[in-house]
Amino acid sequence: MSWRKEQRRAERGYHHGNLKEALLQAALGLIAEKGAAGFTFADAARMAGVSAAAPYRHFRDRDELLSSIAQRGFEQFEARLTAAWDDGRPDTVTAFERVGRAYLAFAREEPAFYNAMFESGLPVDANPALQAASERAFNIMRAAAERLAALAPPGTPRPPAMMMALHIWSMAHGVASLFSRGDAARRKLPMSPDELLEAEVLIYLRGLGFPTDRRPPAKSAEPPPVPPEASSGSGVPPGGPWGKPK
Amino acid sequence: MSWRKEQRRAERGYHHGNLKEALLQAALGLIAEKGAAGFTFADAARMAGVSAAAPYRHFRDRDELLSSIAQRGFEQFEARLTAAWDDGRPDTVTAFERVGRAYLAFAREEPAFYNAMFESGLPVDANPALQAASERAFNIMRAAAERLAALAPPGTPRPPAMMMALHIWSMAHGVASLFSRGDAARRKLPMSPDELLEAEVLIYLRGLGFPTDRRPPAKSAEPPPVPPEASSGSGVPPGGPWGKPK
DNA sequence: GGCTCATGTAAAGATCGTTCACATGAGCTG
DNA sequence: CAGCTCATGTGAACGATCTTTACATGAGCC
Repeated sequence: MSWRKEQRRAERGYHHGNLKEALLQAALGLIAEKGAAGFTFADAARMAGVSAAAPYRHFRDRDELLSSIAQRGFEQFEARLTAAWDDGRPDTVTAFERVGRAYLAFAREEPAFYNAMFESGLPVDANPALQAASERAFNIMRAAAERLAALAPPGTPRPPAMMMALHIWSMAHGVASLFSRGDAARRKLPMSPDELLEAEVLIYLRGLGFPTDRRPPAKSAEPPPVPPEASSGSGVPPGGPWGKPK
Repeated sequence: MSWRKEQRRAERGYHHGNLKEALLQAALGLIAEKGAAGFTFADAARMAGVSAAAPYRHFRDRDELLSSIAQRGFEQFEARLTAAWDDGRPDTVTAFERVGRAYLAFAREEPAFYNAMFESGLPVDANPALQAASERAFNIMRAAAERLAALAPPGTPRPPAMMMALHIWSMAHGVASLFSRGDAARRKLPMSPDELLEAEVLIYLRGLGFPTDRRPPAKSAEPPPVPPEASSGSGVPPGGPWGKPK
């Protein structure tokens, strides 16, 4: 029992040297395994090889550790959304859908972060830095929606960009939360969460009057840098977005 | 300290008489206050005026109590969705939107149930009865989507009802989870969650080609029982669903 | 060498989930 | 009505966790 801790200590000396970072990593792993609710402060300490009291030198309490993780999550989230948006290249609609897929990919690939960010029950306004990070991430979607709204087909009222951003966010979060998580709420779906979200967004955009009649994953020759947007009318495209997406 | 418990006991005798129900109610209140994660078995027992061990006579463990609450929640949820759907009266689209509003209303008015059902992290397949209740509730939305899909305007491919139901569910859950809960994740919104969801669903339905150009709350003279559905083409209606909804 | 202060430890109190032996009394049986 | 039975509740106890407090260690600096 005890030799274990002694050995650990022998390996690294009395001072850990990088405990804060080690705790964050340990907590991340634990959350990924057992969810934000099941993660314990003591476990993180044990995993880092220090006593249960050591974490208190770096975090006021368990919630502050969680909040730190959520903040990091929002930062990575923002980075991924920014990359996916790629400033609207090659065309706004394509980039917009890529943002949606990036949202889902993040939820799937970083379940620990996503859990801490959206499902841990910690109040967003607990930490000002957390709130700021969250807002920065949302602003990516907001900016994308802004660009998209500016392209509204002539003759139709221009949809508020803020509303569009909130709609897309709610779709992505809904799909991620209900269908795209590890073990919970896994129902038998007729299609993958990605396909589900993609179809949902496409139908939504069509409802706003945007032309969305693109070929499947559009991996073929991309249209020239000058986007061919605001072109076709608002007629219903021949094929639906759901018709055997793969 | 002790006289308090003695008095409690004097009031109700050694046997509580209705402890199971009392525990469920107590837990419901605690979850509403502090979330499913913050609720403790011991607290529920204390609130019911019994010892910490008493609950084990009625629930195998804390998770089973939570699961019981979730199951009840799904049953009430199903009842409300059924009432809102009202078998598609007076017309399918109107009834469909009413279901969406009922979803949000449930999330808002029964945060404890909603929390236990969707945000407590308990596996859906933990309890067969729970899973069944959950599926019955979803089947309401599925049936509604089925009816709606059958009305797809001629000339357009008929959308899969299952997919529509999943889309609507994800929208409602996304809006409820992100914007419509008590203290968490409350951002400054340009419109109420209800309006947000209503607009979202309307745009989505329009994207599917359904005519959605109805007057505001449509409380005026309803069209005759024979719904005028599958009438207008898929042209974009003059007003958007977001234009000053109230 | 010696001081200081951030960092880590051990011990302790409080709460919680859970189990166990035991107490109580409601309802059936005769 | 006496007595038995069994569901229901109690109190004590165990181990785990969160958190605080007093103390130990040693890295960096004079």
